[in-house]
Amino acid sequence: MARQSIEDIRKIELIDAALAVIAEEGHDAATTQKIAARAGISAGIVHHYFGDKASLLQASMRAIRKPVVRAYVENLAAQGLTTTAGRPALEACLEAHLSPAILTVRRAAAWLQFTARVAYVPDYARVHALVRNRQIAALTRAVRPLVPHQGDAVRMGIRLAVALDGYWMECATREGGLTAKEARLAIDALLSDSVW
Amino acid sequence: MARQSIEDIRKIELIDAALAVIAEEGHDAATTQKIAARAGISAGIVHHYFGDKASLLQASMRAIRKPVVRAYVENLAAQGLTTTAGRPALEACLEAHLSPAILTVRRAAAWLQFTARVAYVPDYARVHALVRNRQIAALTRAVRPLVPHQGDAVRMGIRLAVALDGYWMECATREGGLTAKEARLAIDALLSDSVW
DNA sequence: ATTTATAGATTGAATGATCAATCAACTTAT
DNA sequence: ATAAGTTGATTGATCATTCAATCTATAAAT
Repeated sequence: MARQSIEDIRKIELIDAALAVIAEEGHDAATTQKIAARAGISAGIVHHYFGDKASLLQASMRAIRKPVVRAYVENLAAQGLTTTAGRPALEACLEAHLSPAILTVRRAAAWLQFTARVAYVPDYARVHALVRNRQIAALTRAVRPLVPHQGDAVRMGIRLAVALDGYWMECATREGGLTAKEARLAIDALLSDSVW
Repeated sequence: MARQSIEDIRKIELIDAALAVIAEEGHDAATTQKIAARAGISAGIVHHYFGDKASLLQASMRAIRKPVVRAYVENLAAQGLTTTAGRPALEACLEAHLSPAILTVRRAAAWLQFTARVAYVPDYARVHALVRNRQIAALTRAVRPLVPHQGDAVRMGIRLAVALDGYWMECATREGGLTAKEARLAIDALLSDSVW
């Protein structure tokens, strides 16, 4: 790992601070002043490294999903999987979205702040579309060998993605209202083959 | 129906305008100026009838769910139901949440704007908690005769509520991405008894 | 080793824009 | 004539962004 430049360090500090403020006080309350103060630096730094506030926020949105993708890859590796199709890969993907280490209130709350603005902020729409397409693709790929008809795979991929979204949102809105176990049970119900 | 006073008329006009602006441009962009202009009246009216902007917005949030409750009641009546327990009542409730007449992009988008702020705006949290509790209660009541164990009813009620939320959010975020039919299929999968 | 030069990093005050809320004046209806 | 309804300019607060000034670190030169 190459040594981090000051610029890289500051950017990461600002992104972390932005996500903390957004999760705790909401996107509306996340002023550059508050974010910079949270990072322990001056407000001017935001514009020195990111140009404007919007760039910092977009980078922050992107940062939220990195741990999910990383967990998916790690879960695959931990099971020694070389394929992303089939039930074990599906497990790896679901676990990457729902395990308590990943699905924290802070992460879910911050993600909800961004997704709620997708229809109005093109920057956010781009990130969201990218994330959504990859997520549905991964779920569809995993599910394909498990469904009797080809066309069902995409449908089930989308269905799972919507369910995962619902649980992320629930996690952001009602602290401690739902356990990861319950979420897994509900999703297993979706996968029940009695409906095909 | 008693004749509406000017006050009632203006309040409704302002609520409609607020929901239109919020759905089209987002909660952040919904200034009193824009809302009043949309309603075709002066900005000062907002404070004359609602006191402040926050009251108008809270009233608008409450207004979103009224058609859902009304549809539920109407659906029950249309089937001549006198009980809110059992499969037909469950149908009535699900249909009230997912029929194209109710689940419009505009309604879903506006609702998402408010729910995303529930953790930060106590006014919104109160409305949300009320709606959520009644929704889960209705679903639980309907589902109770259908599940083998008592404890499963509440769990399934919550599960259905989360799924409905997921589809409302999907409707707000991806225009035309999902049909009401698909949503119903996914929810029926949740109800499959193979998982109990 | 010390000094100097230079680029990068950082600060915080100033600017201009936006917005909610107020209110005095004006209009309409009864 | 009285009350209710309505307007829009004004006020004060908040915020993103800019920028001139200051500080720090590194490397070249003496």
